[in-house]
Amino acid sequence: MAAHHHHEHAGASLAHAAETALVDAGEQWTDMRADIFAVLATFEKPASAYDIADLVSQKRGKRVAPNSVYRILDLFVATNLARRVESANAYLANSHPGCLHDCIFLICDNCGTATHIDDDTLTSNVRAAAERAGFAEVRPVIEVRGKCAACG
Amino acid sequence: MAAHHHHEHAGASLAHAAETALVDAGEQWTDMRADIFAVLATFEKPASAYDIADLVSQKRGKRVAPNSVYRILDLFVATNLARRVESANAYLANSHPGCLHDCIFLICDNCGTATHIDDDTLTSNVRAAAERAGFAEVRPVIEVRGKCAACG
DNA sequence: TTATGTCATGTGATGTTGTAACGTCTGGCG
DNA sequence: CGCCAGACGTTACAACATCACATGACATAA
Repeated sequence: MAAHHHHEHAGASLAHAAETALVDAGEQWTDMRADIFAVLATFEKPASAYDIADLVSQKRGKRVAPNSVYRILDLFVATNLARRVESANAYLANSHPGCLHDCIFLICDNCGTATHIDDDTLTSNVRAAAERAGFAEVRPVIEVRGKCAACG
Repeated sequence: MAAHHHHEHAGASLAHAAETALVDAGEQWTDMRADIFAVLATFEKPASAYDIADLVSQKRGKRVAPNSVYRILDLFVATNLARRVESANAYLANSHPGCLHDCIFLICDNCGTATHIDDDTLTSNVRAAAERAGFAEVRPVIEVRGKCAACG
């Protein structure tokens, strides 16, 4: 297994790392984006755009529409600040923005919490298999549904 | 790579294999189920429940509600006659029902067509990684988005 | 200072995907 | 026949996602 060093950020440190990554990508770190990232980062479970819209609305005392949230989530996904969990139609903050990986998500069918694994050997094997089949610009989606240790 | 023999069924042969598999699972092979399977099997791309509902409605000359289609698709997925493609919110017929696998789907972002790979070594590594993390009853979801050879 | 461009966000409508709740039909069986 | 169970129908609704266009905020050029 490839040895690989991350900072697993949390809290203010994570927000700061996100800001840095976004600015490095040539995008602005606005209040709205900061609020959405902050809300997203509080979730243990993948959060839907509507969940986020509700919480950000509360926080701001003003309705924030889901489509505004989607716009920003799309930006976050494109710049690797967040990930979309396809099997949950929902999003997770990336705990190490700026660090490019194919993540493997484990999502508990019972409690909904998600953890993630980085296993570059495994993911590069998946990439290689897809490329052997003639695919290019591949973007692996590797998720595992199941029952987590706590719900066992 | 594990050598492994399938019949890759098609057409009537596939429908027959599906019928056999469903009956073996203790379920009935009804007209509605046959129609839905037939329609699903004509698709190259993952088909949404609504796509299927439309086509089955035409075929029968009578509206079939998405609701009914979902029920049957869920049954098909449970009995391995079909697979859900999470990243497309859609379904594919399993071309070798009765044969249990963790499939890897390759879906072209451009033309939407899906192909599938069986690589038991790879999928069992994914399972193993999830189990090391304390997960049980795991169900891997391994899909790769990208650009297929034809669209290259 | 006004005009103009650009980017972020707001707003309302609409489209797509997925479920819940409950009713009806049919076939098997006492 | 009367009853039950499983398959399917029907209505309504919930959850997820996008489109089209308007507005606001800020920067720079005229």
